[in-house]
Amino acid sequence: MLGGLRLRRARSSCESLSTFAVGFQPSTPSDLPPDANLKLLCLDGRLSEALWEMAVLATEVMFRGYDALVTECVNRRALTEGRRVHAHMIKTSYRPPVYLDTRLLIMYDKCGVLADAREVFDGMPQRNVVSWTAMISAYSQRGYQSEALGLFRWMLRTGVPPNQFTLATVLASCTGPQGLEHGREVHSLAIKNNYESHVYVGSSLLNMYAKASEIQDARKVFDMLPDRDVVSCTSIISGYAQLGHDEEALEVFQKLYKQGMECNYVTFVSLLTSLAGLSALDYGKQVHGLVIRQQVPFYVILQNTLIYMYGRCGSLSYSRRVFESMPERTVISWNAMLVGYGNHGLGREVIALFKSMRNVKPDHVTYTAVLSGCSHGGLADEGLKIFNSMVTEKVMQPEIGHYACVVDLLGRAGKIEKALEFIKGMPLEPTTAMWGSLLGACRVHGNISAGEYTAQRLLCIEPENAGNYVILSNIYADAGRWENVIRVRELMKEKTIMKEPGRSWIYLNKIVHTFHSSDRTHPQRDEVHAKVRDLYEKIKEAGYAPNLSCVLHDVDDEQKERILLGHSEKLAIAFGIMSGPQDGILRVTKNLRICVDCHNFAKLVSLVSGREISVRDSKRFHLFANGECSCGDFW
DNA sequence: ATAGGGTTAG
Repeated sequence: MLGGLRLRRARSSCESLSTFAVGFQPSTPSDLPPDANLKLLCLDGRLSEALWEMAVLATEVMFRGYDALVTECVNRRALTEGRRVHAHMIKTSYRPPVYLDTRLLIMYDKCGVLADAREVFDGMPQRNVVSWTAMISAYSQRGYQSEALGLFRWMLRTGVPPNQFTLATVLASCTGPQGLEHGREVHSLAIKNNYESHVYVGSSLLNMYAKASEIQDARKVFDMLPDRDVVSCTSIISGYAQLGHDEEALEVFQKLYKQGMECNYVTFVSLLTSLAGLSALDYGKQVHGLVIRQQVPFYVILQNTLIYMYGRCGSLSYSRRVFESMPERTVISWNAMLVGYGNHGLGREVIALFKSMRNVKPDHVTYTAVLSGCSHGGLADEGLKIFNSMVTEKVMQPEIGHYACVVDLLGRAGKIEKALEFIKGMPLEPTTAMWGSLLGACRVHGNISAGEYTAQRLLCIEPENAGNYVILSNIYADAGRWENVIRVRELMKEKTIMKEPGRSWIYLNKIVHTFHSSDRTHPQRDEVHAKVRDLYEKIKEAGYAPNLSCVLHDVDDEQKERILLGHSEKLAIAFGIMSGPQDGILRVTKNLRICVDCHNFAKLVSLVSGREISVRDSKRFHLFANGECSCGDFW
């Protein structure tokens, strides 16, 4: 009978009388606990009515009733309501069991108030492994790694053994400088507790190792997993991808795919990132086809990655097609498209697209993309105007990358002194990227004194980068200062140069052919070297002369010429020409920046062979046609 | 009740 009374009281507060108390069975009301109706209201999603009921019931709300209330608050992320439930417990002197305290902690965490979650945690008379794990997870997911690790240690000290949830959670906080150390400790703990081969723990472990660049350890964990699922398979692929081990990422994907691995959009995102790095257009298209055939839902992130992949593979029309097909775009979609145009030197397209941005707010990446796009596209004045508008229209505070773009823009326009002044007036420390682009500008504009100053600055910060010495050597050689060329070479010898070896590659029928400088490993090396010689003779007639200042070895000119002709991009280009089908663009990818001599070589080869040659170097695309390059000789 | 993988620039 009390139940009936309560029902009537609650009803008076309710607007829609006819729909009230769905599912309430009035048969034997006295058998039901007093908060039965409260539970039903929660299950029915009628939270405000349930809260009213809670207030009316006062001290008669029991464990199940509170549980239902808190659960509904968690589901809805309803903080205000959650606080009322918590306050009600305190007011009615209800002493929640561990379970309910933990639920409250989770409620505050999911509602985004970490401090309140922690307050609940600290006030708990007892804690179990779930309470500890929930609290660790709360810190971990917000990036408070040391707090998460500290709690984990505290938990171990109190004698609560971690379970698979705890281990998977805490491993996500094992990143950063000492992450590996902590991660290894957690790993041995996982082994001790027999959780090493658990799927979740395993993928967390391998991610921890991948983030610490210990990819072999990650692979070991992966290989030992008895049951693999999408996430663990994707983790190893993305581990390789994020460390730039793109070949391995593709290789392991191919192997797992043959074994029937399940793929979802995260898998494809990781894989496509690696294919972008490899410039593997054919594979990229194939994976795109797989995405469509598998009817993977068209998540924005996946489409953004497709835009990026096509851009990096030199196929802007495909990028644009994906971009146009998107029902919704984020700022990243626009940025990926802008970056693609910019890397191809299409400044006009960059500006047009930038001006047509709708429904999104440009961010700092947008401005970096636009400014560097202007620079690569030869639109120095437009770029400077856009930078100034950032400041005057208070769009955002320019960051170091934006300043670097301005240095590049000024340098391109030949305003070297202004660029130097700009660097001096900056509120930030100049970076190697800035000095590097300025040095390039000094070369293009033949400014020796500024070049010397810039090189001095650059070589102080980055003495191990051989490319910097080469450009300085180019500057001196262009001015006929041979004694300085020799000095640069000696300067370079003093420092031990840890140069990343030059490497170029080209795809033919989905087979990647990689060439290293003076390659002696490719099966057709003799033919390839002969083809370079052959091209060399042909382009000499068109005015090519080897630029010996690109070689900083202490050898005679004949030997220098041999070294120059052995540069990996020349080998790749020659291989592409000799292997044709003779149509379409020849696409070469290089891991470093292309040198002046190879740039000249490619221009003239495009002229005498009548083929279009695209070279993606570490900075941008160069499209060579009829003896000209899309970069306008500035890069 | 508590858990693992993903996008743009440099």
